[in-house]
Order: sequence, then structure tokens, then C-alpha cells
Amino acid sequence: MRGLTGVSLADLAEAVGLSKSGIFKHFDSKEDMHMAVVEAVMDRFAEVIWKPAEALTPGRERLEVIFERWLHWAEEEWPDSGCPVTALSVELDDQPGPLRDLLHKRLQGWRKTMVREFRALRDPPLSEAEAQAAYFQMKSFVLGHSDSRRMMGDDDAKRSANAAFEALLDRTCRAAA
Amino acid sequence: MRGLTGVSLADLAEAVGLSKSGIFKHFDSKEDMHMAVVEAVMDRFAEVIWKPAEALTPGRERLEVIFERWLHWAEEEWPDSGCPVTALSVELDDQPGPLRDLLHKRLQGWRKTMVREFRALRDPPLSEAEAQAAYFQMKSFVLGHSDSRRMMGDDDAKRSANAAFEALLDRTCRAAA
DNA sequence: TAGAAAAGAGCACGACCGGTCGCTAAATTC
DNA sequence: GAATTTAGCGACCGGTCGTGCTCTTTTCTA
Repeated sequence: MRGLTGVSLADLAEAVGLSKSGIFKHFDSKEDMHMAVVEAVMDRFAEVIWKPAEALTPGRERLEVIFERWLHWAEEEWPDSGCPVTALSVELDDQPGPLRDLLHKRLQGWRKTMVREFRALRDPPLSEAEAQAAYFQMKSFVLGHSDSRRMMGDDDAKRSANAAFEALLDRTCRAAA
Repeated sequence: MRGLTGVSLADLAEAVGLSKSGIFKHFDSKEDMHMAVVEAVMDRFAEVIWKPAEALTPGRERLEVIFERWLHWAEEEWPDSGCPVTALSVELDDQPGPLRDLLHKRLQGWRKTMVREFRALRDPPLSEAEAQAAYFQMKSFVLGHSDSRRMMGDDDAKRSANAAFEALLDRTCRAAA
């Protein structure tokens, strides 16, 4: 990936068919643009991943749909660049400022949502700690999937990730209350 | 992180106390430098993570040491920038060329080593597929650990990763042959 | 110790960087 | 229909980019 810093105004101008100066009628600065990019990416993330699951009732099936959509998002929605959420995280995690803060806020919101989903996986509900541990693993498998597929060229990455996630759901459901 | 592209020759020159042109007596081009960076990073990776485990016999304890060193590597060896292997992977996974090829080769070598380690975790040894699945999860937890700690600000990330890894070892040892 | 070779400094280059300016033309509002 | 806002353009700014060239200084070797 090229990252936010790796895309110049000239690149962008050519891509959208505008002049550099034309772009500045829509954004005050490059950082202003970057903020809009983060917002747009996270909005799209929610639409692609959360929306299809919204209709379902909380529980295992919903989590399975979310996980499937999450892999799909990275694999099909961004076949060239790779998942922009991961890219933004790696690029911004040591760059303090409003941009990182915005991404952090959106990701925390998502995390909170997902922990809630995991709590509802079992009756009686999982403890907060159990749900957090489960989400940690879920997100790990998403990251592992991208790494395996993109960097290691592993065509079975999706299968590996799915198997790991299914096993995670199995043992999380089964765990004693 | 700033990435290879994000570090200019002027930055580097200042950091090492040389002039820009002075640097060119050691490297033919910036790409030549990048190759050396990838080599150096992977050499250091092996030294920090593999070397302390080398003395041990293959098996669970060795894997535990490797995992501990791997987390340590990301957390203590690179407290500011984050794990450079992850950074390089994300930066280069869609940039075909000798640089990506070099990183790919070194990472494949590491993967092969680790899969071998996992096979030796049990007697009778794990199948190739089982060992690959286990390594997929191990690497996922490493990635999850960095993401949780650096982007999400989770101080318990190490604990979460360790718990997940121990559980992985448990059920991998226990699995029927 | 003379001379070669290596390490480094200084400078200049063309290309590109993010950003501003003044202008035009289209759209919107009054 | 006049006035004002908006979208967009090309030219241009000061700076930085990677890199080549020449010259000096250090270091190694015969």
C-alpha cells in the first residue's frame, strides 16, 4: 500500500480528473482530506460488514456473517491495496494527532459493538473479559488472513481463518459459565 | 510508522551524521538501501527471536520462548515505530519487485521453520496441515497483539495474546492424532 | 613514505511536493 | 434578470526529493 502520505495531490487530481487547485475547493488542506478519507473508509466498513448482519438476531449466526463479510471486505472490496483499515492503523498508530484520534474513536466504537455481540453468543452471556478475549482472537484472525494471503501468497488463507474462527466460536459457546 | 518511502535521504543523513552524498558511497541507490534494510531487519529478527530458542529442544517450551520473544521484539525492540516486519509486509505486499521478493523469501523461510517447530510439538508429530493451521493462529495473535496495543491502546494486549497462544498450544497438544 | 583507494563534503540538477493566486464560467439566490 | 456564490483552471511559489559531479580528506597498502 502507498498510505495516505504516499498519495500526492497530483496523483489524486489525475485519478479524479481534476486539477490540483480544483481539489482545494473541496478540502482546505491535505490533512483535511485525510480526515475525510478516514471517515469515508470507516463508513464504508460499517456498510459492508455490519449492515448485512444487522437484520439477524444477536448470536452465533450473526457473528459468522460479520466474520465472513470482514474477510470479504479485505479480499474483494480492496483487492489491490489491501484492507485500508489495517493500512491506516499501521500508518497512524504512532502518529499522534487528530487523524489518529479519529481512527481510534471509530475503531473503539466498532470494538465495543463486537464485544457486545460476543457477550450475546451464549446464554448466560459471556463475561466482559471473555467477550474481549474472543474479539481479540477474531480480529487477530482477520489480520492473519490478510497477511497470509497478501504477503505470503497463501491461497488457503480464507480457509485457515474460517477454521480458526469456527473453532473459536465452538469453544466459546462450550465454555462453562 | 513512516515506512521505507517515508524516510528521505536527508532524514537518514541527519540521523547517521553524514551528508546526503556521503551516503551514496555506501549504497548505489535508495532501492539498494531498502534491500539492505530488509536484510538487516530480518537478520535482527532471527537473532532476537530464534537465537534464544535455539538451545532448547523442539517442543512446547521452545515455542513458548519464541512467542514470548516475538512479542518482546515488537514491544520492546521497536517501542516507537512498531514491528518493522509488519510494517514492511503492509507496505510491500502490493509492490511487486525485488524488494518484495526478498522479504517474501525471508518470511517463507521463517514460516517453514515455525511449521517444523509445530510439527514437533506432539508425539506423534502434527500433520503438515495441522502445523500450518497452528502457525497461522500464532502469527495472527502476534499481529493482533501489535494492533491491540498500538492502535487500540490496550495495555492488556500481551496478556490476551499469551492466553490465546497458551490455549492454542493446549488444544493442539491434546488433539487426537 | 608515496601513492592508491575509499569515505565524505559541497553543490547543482530536474522533478515533484503541498499550497496560493487570480481568473473564468456555471450555478444558485435574491 | 442581476448579483453572488461555487467549481474549476493554469501559473506559480518556496521547498524537498533522489541523484550525479567534483573536490578534499582520511585510510590502507606496497
